[in-house]
Amino acid sequence: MISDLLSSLNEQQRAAVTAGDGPVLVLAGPGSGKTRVLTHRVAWLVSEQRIAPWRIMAVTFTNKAAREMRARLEQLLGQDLRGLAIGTFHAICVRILRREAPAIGLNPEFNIFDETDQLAVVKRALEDLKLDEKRFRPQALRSTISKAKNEMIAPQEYTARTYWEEVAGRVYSRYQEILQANSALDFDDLLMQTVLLFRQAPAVRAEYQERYQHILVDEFQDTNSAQYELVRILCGRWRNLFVVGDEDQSIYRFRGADYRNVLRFREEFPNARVILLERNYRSTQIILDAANAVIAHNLHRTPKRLHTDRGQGPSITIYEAYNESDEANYVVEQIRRLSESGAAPLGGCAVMYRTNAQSRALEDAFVAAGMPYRLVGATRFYERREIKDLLAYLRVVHNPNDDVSLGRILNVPPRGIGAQTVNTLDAWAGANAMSYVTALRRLKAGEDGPFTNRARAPLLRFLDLLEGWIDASARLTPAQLLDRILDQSGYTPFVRDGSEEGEDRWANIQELRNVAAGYNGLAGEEGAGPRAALGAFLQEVALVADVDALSDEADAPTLMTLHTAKGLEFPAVFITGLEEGLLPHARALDDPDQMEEERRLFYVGITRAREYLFLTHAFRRRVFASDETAARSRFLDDIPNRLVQGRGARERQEAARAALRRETTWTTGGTGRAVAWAPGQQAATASTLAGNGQQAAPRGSQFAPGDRVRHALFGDGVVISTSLTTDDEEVTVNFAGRGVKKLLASFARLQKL
DNA sequence: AAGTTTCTACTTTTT
DNA sequence: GTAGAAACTT
Repeated sequence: MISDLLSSLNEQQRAAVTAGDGPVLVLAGPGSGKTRVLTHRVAWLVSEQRIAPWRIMAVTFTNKAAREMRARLEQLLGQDLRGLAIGTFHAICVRILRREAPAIGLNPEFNIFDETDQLAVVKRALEDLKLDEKRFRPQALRSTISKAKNEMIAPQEYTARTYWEEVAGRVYSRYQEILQANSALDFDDLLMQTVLLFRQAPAVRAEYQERYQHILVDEFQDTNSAQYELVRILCGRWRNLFVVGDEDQSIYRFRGADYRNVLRFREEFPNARVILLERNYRSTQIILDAANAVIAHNLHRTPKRLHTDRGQGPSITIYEAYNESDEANYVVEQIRRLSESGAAPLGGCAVMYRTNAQSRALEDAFVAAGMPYRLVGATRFYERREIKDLLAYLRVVHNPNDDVSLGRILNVPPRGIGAQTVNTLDAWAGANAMSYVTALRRLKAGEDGPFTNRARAPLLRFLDLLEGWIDASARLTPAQLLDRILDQSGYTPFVRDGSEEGEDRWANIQELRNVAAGYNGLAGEEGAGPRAALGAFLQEVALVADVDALSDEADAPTLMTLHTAKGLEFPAVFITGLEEGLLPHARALDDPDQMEEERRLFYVGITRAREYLFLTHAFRRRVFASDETAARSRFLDDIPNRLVQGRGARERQEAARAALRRETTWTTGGTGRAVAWAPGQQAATASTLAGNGQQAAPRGSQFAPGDRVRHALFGDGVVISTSLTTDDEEVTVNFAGRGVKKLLASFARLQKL
């Protein structure tokens, strides 16, 4: 059966899948089937090499990818893959740390702190050290600390070269102490502490090294130092490290990723087998040519040439909008045309942008047009206030030492524990080196503490509630526990205040409850019982990515950032906001390295497209309150004219002339508002504004009423009527059994019979 | 202590 | 133009 599977692979893919023992580096261009290679490699190891699933570790970039790989493997092998370690670096590390926590003096029921929690800890550290938040911005400190951890630099190893860094070092130390006192780890700790565990506990290290006979890592170009170190240690016994990556798709430098880990791998494993996958199965030649032309500008890369035998395909469309709402309307309009012409289903269209803030104008346009859409990211579900509040309740129950979570909910909903009381509690707990909950318990045991009589009662009432929940957590499932908390804390009436927004928040809470209901602690290999279920639920929730929740079912266009688009593919892709300052982002303009990363980001976006690629930019754009004009992105100039609709010299001349003729009466297509447009301004791009977005020069009619035509999706039909628009031909066709459809000649690719 | 109004920083990207 | 913090009132 496995030979059948191998027969579906090309030569390079098969070489990678069946590579023998030892280190292997697969350099895989976009769309070259690297996920397939990874999956088949595991399948091959299990079925042909007789490697037990539990001796294999596969690291993916998202939880979704992990789920899909496991499902695919079970399908391929038809066998139980229990024990096979598949997951993100973070998820795998959590599992290891929960099990081995005692070896490094860690509470196994540690909580995981997200960015908001980290910020709260930084602020407390600043307060403890009597430092000014204005001079030492918590956000900047947080990112400095994170960067240090990604590079495996402990607080005591942190060396400062400036005064600011000297302060940052002290904040880092205090920050780490606070985490420890809270029995909490932040995202970066998950990686760093696992490496430290392996460094400090040789017996534990040896056990894991012995167990994992094969280690596979996807998206290797986006690993950071800590992750690199982790796999380097883990493969120490067997040296069977199989990594797949593409330096051109490295887009996570800001979180410590370094594509040079690919080079480092080649140096440290000089005997590694290197396999190149250059054949692309996804995109048309035109799209690949554009991608190649864009990425060729980057200096720090190994040149490679993607190729396909999928044919030329339709030209790329570049559209200059007047402003962001015109851009959004254009996108919606084009998606409608694509779907009505049968060129791409709604669900096959994706709209991508550099920053989440750009989604708003797009959403407005989709709503106004009555077109459904799926939004990935933006205000993330788990960052909503009501969700964070309730998770804080659960986290305190899971780990009562978590002062950050406790502080969050102490007076939410308001229960008479005001700022003054919280300050007093904090000072008292701090002075005695105890957690808040310990302080409250001492209060209950009869100690007076520094509190006024009036403050004591609400504190004790709160502690009673909390103790009740901790007690209940031994018996109730996470969902039942959540219900009890909602009921007893008064949170339900607190959110459901009668406002529409309140009902939205309540709906979010119901959604959270649904997720919690998936964790009942019954079977599960990871240890049964309600407490374990609570831990599993909180861990899952802490590590989810937005794409993880992206379902493939709904037939609606997807809106997302270029970053979240990595690893996905769509028949039709729109990349919006191609403007200097946005893509490339303003923060990259004066840094060549960051500029290269922006270019890679654009490259990733382009290569998501299978067939249709639309690149848009706006002449004006609202950035926070003010309206600013934006120059078209330099990246657009990298795309050869021959790949772009209507960007040949002749067409440009003609279109410019057409635009000039139209100048006096011209209004924007999208906004409906009349727009003053200086003659001659942006003459070269004015062509894109003429007509409703298509920019090819007018041609003659290709079809006439009565023509019999064939369409890939709708079958055979007869042309009823045809009309020329400024840039295209709209053909109305009656299809046998499918009814009358309006199609655009340029998209529908009708075949005359 | 809680509710209301005013101010301010905010936009890179995310496990 | 908005969300969260700070300032101010009840």
